[in-house]
Amino acid sequence: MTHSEENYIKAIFHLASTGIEVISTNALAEKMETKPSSVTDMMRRLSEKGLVHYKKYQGVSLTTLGTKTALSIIRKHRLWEVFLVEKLGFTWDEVHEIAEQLEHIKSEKLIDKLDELLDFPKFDPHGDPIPGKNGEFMEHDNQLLSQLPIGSVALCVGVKDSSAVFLRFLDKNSIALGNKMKILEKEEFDNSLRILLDERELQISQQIASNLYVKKIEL
Amino acid sequence: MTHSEENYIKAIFHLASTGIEVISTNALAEKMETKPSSVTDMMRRLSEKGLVHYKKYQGVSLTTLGTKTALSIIRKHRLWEVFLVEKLGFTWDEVHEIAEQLEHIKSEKLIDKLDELLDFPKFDPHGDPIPGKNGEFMEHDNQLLSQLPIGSVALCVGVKDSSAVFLRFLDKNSIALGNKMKILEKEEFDNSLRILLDERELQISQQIASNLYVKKIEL
DNA sequence: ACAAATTTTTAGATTTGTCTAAATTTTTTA
DNA sequence: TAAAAAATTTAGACAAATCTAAAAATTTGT
Repeated sequence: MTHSEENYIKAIFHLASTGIEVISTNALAEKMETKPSSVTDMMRRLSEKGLVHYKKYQGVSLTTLGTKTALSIIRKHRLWEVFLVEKLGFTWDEVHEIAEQLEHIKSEKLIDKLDELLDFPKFDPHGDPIPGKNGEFMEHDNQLLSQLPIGSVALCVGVKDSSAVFLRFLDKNSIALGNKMKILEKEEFDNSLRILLDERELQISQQIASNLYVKKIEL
Repeated sequence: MTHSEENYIKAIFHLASTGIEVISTNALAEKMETKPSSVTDMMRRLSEKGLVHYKKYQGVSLTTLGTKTALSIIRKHRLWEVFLVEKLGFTWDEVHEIAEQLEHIKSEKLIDKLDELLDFPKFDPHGDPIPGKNGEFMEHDNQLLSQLPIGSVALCVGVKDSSAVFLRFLDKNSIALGNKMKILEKEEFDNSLRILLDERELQISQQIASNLYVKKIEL
């Protein structure tokens, strides 16, 4: 498989995991920042290789093989991200671009050994689950901070948007994975939240709250 | 730079460091396992980018920029090899192929941090020197085992041939970097050597002896 | 339901890196 | 030193991945 093919497979997987199960040519073109005609060409190629189900004008979806392939790439990506943060001291907003390159390195053994070096992590630095060696994959079953009722107490366990801009915003406001937060008040006007973050009181916009995954703590 | 361009630059550097300073199209084609016509095309491209000196029918050599580029790629290759052996437990005969992929990862910061993680190693697992961040490079000033006079005592510091076959042969005979060896006798017939390796007496063919770098110990 | 709008595909071109076969230049050698 | 041999380059083709522009299919709206 070429890098480009792997990137398409990954993109289809990510689109599919947002709910849509049949992905349109245009949606994929936008995700890949390319033209629809290029997508059509690539879908023909991936279809011939048995990685996607594709019928002209009918959209595309991953085959079993395609899904397995996608999970393997995502596993590599996320393990490398853990490595970059845990072993090399990168910050969580720096690792994505480098992992985009490292995920294409071909060596089963390399990934197994990396997994071992990192002590078999289950989540990447953004809180996203790392698929297992044999394709086991836990979806985020977490709620978004914006969905919690007032008074709830929860742990921050992941980010939905893992763009560098958002991550640096969180750093600036000392919001990190593992923080405990309590919803104090929800502003009716703009749905912003007043929360207690560890010891600190904080005002958080709806935008922010709907990009933070949390795990409710029962009291 | 593309992977392919980087591989050509590296190949030219390696050919140049065997003594030849102007490399022929055919020599490069053989090294790259490709056709001379492909080499000609690539030389035109690399020449336009200012990486090589190239005049039709006159052979090719690296520019200052080309040499700097080659050293940077070799630095990455060798640091990754150290990582694979030291941190992931690979054997020295397994690392070359994986490092061939990893050397193309683009991130200055990644390599600096890797260098630091590995505690700024000066040699790779085969005893080859690792170029410095700013292009400082020490050539092997070592002698080959085959060049030592009878009676000399030396440390094994590197391998000239780092093919997996040769490395596994060394493993099988418990010859490793750091071993102390004393030349006991040279067989006139086939130039094979009888050596004392640590405690053990060993017969070594000329082929083997001319692929082991040693550093003489003054007594 | 049928014309208009949108989406998708096809056709043809471009770039990179490769190939084969033919032409050209350089080197060898008789 | 001129013909033969070897090395190198050019020309033309191909595959991968992309693009633009045009054609075709599907969806939408009245």
